[in-house]
Amino acid sequence: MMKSFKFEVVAQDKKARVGKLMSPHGAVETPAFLPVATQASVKALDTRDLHEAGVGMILSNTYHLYLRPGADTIAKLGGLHKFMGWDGPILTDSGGFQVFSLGFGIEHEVGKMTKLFSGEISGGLNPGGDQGSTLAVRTKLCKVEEEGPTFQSHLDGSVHFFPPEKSVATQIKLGADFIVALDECTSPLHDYDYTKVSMERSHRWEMRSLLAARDKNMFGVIQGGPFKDLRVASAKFVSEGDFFGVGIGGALVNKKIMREILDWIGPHLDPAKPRHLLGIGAIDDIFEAVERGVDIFDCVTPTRLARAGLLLPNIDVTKAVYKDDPKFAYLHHLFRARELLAYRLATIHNVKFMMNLMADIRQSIMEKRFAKLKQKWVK
RNA sequence: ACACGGGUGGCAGAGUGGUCAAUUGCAACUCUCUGUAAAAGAGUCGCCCUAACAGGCUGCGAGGGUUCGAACCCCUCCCCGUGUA
Repeated sequence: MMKSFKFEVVAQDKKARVGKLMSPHGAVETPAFLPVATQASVKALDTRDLHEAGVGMILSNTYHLYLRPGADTIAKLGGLHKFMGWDGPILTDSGGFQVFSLGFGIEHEVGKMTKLFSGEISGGLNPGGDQGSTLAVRTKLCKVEEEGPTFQSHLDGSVHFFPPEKSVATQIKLGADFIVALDECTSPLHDYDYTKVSMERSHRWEMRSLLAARDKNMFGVIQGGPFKDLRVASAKFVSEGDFFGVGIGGALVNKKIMREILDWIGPHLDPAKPRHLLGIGAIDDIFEAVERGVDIFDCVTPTRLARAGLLLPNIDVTKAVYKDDPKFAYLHHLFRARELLAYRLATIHNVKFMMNLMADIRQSIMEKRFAKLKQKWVK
């Protein structure tokens, strides 16, 4: 059978590279940014909006779609592409991030990035008085065991054992072009010992994921938190494993450590494999990562910020100064009035901004002037 | 003119003798968001002072009174709404 999944590097400017990622649903040029469509929807946009914004590929979520509407339902309806009317490539995340965000993340109210230094964490996990969060139930909805994670649905409380084999089977049912091995995303608050135990377990889960998927279109995920020896070990594991691509996940802690991690793992990555920095999408982070050889990004930030009225690169349209600004007055009004159109327009803007940015980045690499472009955007 | 009802912080609107510098909503302002439980969350919001706590000052239409103590009770005045002439 012909291999329709392929990645090739077509140009390089130092470590930064331009590549082509091919799938049965078309090719995508890298460095690429994937808008996140967790529940088979890039929030506020339809697929026509995505096309018009220049989106090539999107990321969707296995766990969320498994819970609702259910992978069988989507499979019966012809798969995720048909279901949501998207004909471009789709990458599904495994649910590994939810192992963290619905587990440890809920319990400690942290994300994979944090402003805390490891020495400060003991003082309390909720600095700044964050009592009133209605989202956080404060009971973790996921527990981790060797065989796999067990989730308690945030929708109806039902319990779901979600081992690697189930994640993979679900992703196959969804019909994703690229899939991700199940891992556990660790927290910046985890210490070396836990991070090591978790990483090794993730490696076992990833091997099982690989076995469950016969195709090679799977991304393994590098874990290891902020610890150099772990990151290097994990990089070798994933890069040498029989994965189609390399995912870089887990606790990146902060921008500086993220850069260090990329520097640590860089030499151990197979240059022929695409590298996806999971969940990263701030403009400066993208430049830093592309400079270190990352090819693919996904992040909720552009779409989430848009819904809060923040237009990339840096405008908060909800601020009163834009009330009479001919350029922003309408959007300002839509946000103030809570008109639904506000979310769509702002999201289109941010997604389009990201697409343009990535195109500029690719162009600059082709023309060997990436460093110069970076200078324009970073600091 | 008379009779009711009412005048509270930028606006709306609670409070009706002490726990009130005053509930709440809106507006305003600040911060946060990185593999989405997010059309989200946190905070400030009379003035002075403090990093903060504390403290001081002014304050519920105006003026006066009762009281240990008044946004709240009484009197006079001003203004607004409704009704009757």
